[in-house]
Amino acid sequence: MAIGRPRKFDLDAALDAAVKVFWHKGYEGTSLPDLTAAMGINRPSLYAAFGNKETLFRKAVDRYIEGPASHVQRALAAPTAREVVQQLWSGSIKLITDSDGPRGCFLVQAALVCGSSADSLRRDMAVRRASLVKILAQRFEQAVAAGDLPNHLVADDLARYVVTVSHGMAVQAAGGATQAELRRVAELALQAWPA
Amino acid sequence: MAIGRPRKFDLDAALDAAVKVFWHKGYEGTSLPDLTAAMGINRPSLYAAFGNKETLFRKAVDRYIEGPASHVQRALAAPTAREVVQQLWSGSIKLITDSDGPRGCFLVQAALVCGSSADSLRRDMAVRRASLVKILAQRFEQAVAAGDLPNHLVADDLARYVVTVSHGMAVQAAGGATQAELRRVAELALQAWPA
DNA sequence: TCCCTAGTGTACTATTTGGTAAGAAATACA
DNA sequence: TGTATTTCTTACCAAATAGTACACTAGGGA
Repeated sequence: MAIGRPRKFDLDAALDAAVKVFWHKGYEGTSLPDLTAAMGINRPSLYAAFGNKETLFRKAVDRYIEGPASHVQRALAAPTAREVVQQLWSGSIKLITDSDGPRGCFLVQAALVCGSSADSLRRDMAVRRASLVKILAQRFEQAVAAGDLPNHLVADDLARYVVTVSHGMAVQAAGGATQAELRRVAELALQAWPA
Repeated sequence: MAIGRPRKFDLDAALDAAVKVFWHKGYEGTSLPDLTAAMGINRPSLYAAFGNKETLFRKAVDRYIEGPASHVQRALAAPTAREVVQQLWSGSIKLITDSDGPRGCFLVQAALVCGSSADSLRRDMAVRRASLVKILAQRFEQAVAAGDLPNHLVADDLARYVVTVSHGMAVQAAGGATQAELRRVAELALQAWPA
């Protein structure tokens, strides 16, 4: 088994705590005391377990995607493209307005802009956001092939629209928009759905 | 006239430079050396002319709204609600993808989240974003009264939808989306327009 | 029982942060 | 020319930042 003094804290629980802090305050707005306080560990333990602030952030991103934001993957499995989007939006709305977690979307707000020293992180987040567009576009192409969406439709454009609404709602949520308000936005946004 | 040693730099030009830095790196990502370098002045001059980092940021916000983002006010004057939105979106797309300025929207990205010390700034930005929803809703109510929009329509909801798309596009732009891509998004988003 | 290993806790470091004191310099006015 | 007033420049400060050295401690294996 494990040799040496056993770790006194739970890795996943600590990472979850870090996710929440970064999500709430952003990468640059989060200090190490913020992190250690929330994670319930001291600095050297943090460095031993997670590397440094940047690598901890990267692990937090992964955990966010696999945990709180896992509804995205589930939504992709919906039978029709329209249902994919409905599930994506309703899941996102729940996530970004949930009183258990910080308001807004981690991927949108944790490093949307930053000083030069964190620029690679910023680009990384942009790539991750862009990958949602890609994956949705693929799903829509499938749907076109299946006759579920009209032939003339450009999957890329529709995907970008869907993600744009999603991220726009995240900004709204970060600013205090309510779940009901966002549901009405989503309802309206769905009016643009191709016939 | 002015008594004492004359100021060696132009206030407005310096403020414009500060706007760009905050817009590009965000409030917390911007350091005083970043500012003084971009503004071409040294620190005490900055403090004498603009107060401190926070008040400089607030002045930068005002200047952004009156300058680069002045298309919003102009759009409101369009004859129909639909044209208001078209002008708003096309103007925003130009602004947030313009190669002259930083990508994205100052109001969205400069202080979307932050550490506790800048929280009042964060709230302020949220209020400013929300005021766009309000002002658009008023414009749409006018439009309903004028028969330009259907009676059953909830102006608040439509306004929030329009702003959501706008801010979503800003996030896209910050991540590198092109002007052409965003124009197609706007076109799609307009399909949701009430008949 | 006694090491060996890994984790914890305290205290430290170098650097960067926002902010300022104090004197030199440039102009208007008497 | 001299003085009052404002700005500029250099140098500094205290606090906060991310990151680490080192001694101590808790458990597993022989």
